[in-house]
Amino acid sequence: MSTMLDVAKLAGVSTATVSRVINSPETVRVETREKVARAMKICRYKYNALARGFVTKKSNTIGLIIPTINNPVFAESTSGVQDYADQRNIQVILGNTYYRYEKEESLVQTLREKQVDGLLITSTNPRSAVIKNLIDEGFPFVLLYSTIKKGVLSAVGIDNYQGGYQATDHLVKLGHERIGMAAGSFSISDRSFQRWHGYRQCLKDHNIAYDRDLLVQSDYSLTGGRDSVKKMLSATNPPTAVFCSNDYLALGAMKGARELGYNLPEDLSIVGFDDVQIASYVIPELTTIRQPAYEMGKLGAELLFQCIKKQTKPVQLMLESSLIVRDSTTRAPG
Amino acid sequence: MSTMLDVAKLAGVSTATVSRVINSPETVRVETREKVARAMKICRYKYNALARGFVTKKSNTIGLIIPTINNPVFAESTSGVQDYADQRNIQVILGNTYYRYEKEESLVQTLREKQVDGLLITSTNPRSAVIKNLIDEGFPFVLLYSTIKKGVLSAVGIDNYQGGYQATDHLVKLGHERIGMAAGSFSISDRSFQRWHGYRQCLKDHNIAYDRDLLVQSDYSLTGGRDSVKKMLSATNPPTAVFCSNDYLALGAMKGARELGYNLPEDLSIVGFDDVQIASYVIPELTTIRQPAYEMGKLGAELLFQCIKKQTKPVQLMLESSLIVRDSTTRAPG
DNA sequence: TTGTAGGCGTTATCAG
DNA sequence: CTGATAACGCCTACAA
Repeated sequence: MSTMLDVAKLAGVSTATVSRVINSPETVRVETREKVARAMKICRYKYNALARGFVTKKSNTIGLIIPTINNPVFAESTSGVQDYADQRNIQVILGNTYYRYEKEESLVQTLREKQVDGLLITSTNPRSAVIKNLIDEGFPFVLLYSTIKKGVLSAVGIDNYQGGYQATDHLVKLGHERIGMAAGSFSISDRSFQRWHGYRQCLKDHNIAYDRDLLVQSDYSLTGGRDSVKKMLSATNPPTAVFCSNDYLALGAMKGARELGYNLPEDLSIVGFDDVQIASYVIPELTTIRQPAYEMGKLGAELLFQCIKKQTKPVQLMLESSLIVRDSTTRAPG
Repeated sequence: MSTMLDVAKLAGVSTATVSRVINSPETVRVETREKVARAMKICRYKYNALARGFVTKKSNTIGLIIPTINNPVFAESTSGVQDYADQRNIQVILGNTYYRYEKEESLVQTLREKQVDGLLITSTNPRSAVIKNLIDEGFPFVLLYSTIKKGVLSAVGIDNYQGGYQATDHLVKLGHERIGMAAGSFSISDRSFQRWHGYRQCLKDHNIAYDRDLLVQSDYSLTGGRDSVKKMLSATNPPTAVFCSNDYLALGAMKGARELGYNLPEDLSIVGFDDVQIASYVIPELTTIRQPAYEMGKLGAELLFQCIKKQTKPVQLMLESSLIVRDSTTRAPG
């Protein structure tokens, strides 16, 4: 593998000049520029971005930490950050935590050792030690799908409480009074916890007694949704509607209900959260709370670059979420 | 940010020793080891993996190039890759080509400049210049979702021709004679092309005339599938069944058919390709050709590491694909 | 078991 | 506009 030195020798110039034709061609005479270009061709010269990063202390790489790329909503935000990074010629290293805190911890460390310029994190817990530590050390990062509304860190998210409230309110207005919630475990997702708060408050505001048996927590998976709903439905006095804390769970819930012989939506109304692409491709089309995942990724990335350049104070961006009414919810039976 | 030198000074040892406690602790006396550990704590020392990569010429990073992370099948193989890489303490940089060749080209270049140790590529065209070039220069890489069966490169894939044949055969056996194909554009996917070959051969083997109007190519998207099927269905003499070259298209096709008032599966049988997770969560559950995406990613990564260590000759691994019959296909009407 | 010293490929500073 | 040259942080013979 040839280096700048090889090119320089061959072109009869110094390495400094070669470096210049690469980084600021306009500062070198056209003639020499071409001479160097020719030499590079001959040497089959390949630029070494690692060496560059080593001296400039900028790797032009950012780390993206998410729970799992298999949830389409994270795939969407991921492409948002990739697209933004791409247009700035930045690469992104992707890491899955699978909702495990230790993994989040180790990923942060590894990525920092790799000298990423910044971190985009969808954290299981925004108040954890990893995050605190990042703040203390002034390392550039921004939280995605954040539940944080103020403080000394940058984040972008939506109002999860409100989303939960909206979803539940929709169900209440349809006449439902037994409303279950299939939630992602609160221990692995603060978002889920916030949504539950909204759900609960809405129930309260409508004088509907809260029944703790109607809350089932599970891991955030299709099977988790299926099992949760089955559990609820097999209890005495089952719900007529269920709010799922994401679409992924909701899709699973649909399957679970059907396996128990329920007709959808007549026998059970279901509302999800996220509005992933396929939500409107299933039958019945899923009523859900839309959150702008792609934009969140894009915006988060943009914010991160501002952090890296230290040209911004900490801000918490709250994006709009909205209820999308489709066919999976209907009036309460009877 | 403190360096090894700071630590060394503080501990009263040389940088070599510090380096040793990091990379081969067993070669240094317990006492000094602890002394160094303490010093690292005090300095809040952070290891610089970039500098290390610079000297060892190993970045412990690989590049993963896929069409788009938004297709769940690629998300699955991606997590296969990540999981394997993770257990070897390797990071993966992810890049989307969006099925564009130029993007594939530029990604390969950028990632090589970043000194990735190897590349995992889901190529739009395995016979293109980028790939040839990689071979010529002996750069370690392996193709994922490969259609290549022999040659001087490593790859893992399935027999797409056979998959296409199987899918079509299933439809024929159900009595269908007007069988359409909603394909991903051949220009962006050799896989789609192979599947079409299988489809066509199967038709031929059963003496069913090939009707070119029944082939509709589109980009690989939900809307692509929807539009394709609508186009077919609105023609004179529409098909009674359609083979979609992936599940993503199939999901879109379901929606398209319904929008035209078709009942599924009575009025139209649909078979997909991939068997993504949600395929069995939609109604009717999707009949499809299963390909082991997660395993493919994992295996591809494993193969890549062997390539990197140069402890393997080029091999093309062909994984099993199989027809999964579910509810989206039924006997031809009439 | 530990230290010395050279080198990895590039950029940046300062002259010229 | 171009050239010398000193970093950058770490690894690795080689020596002690």
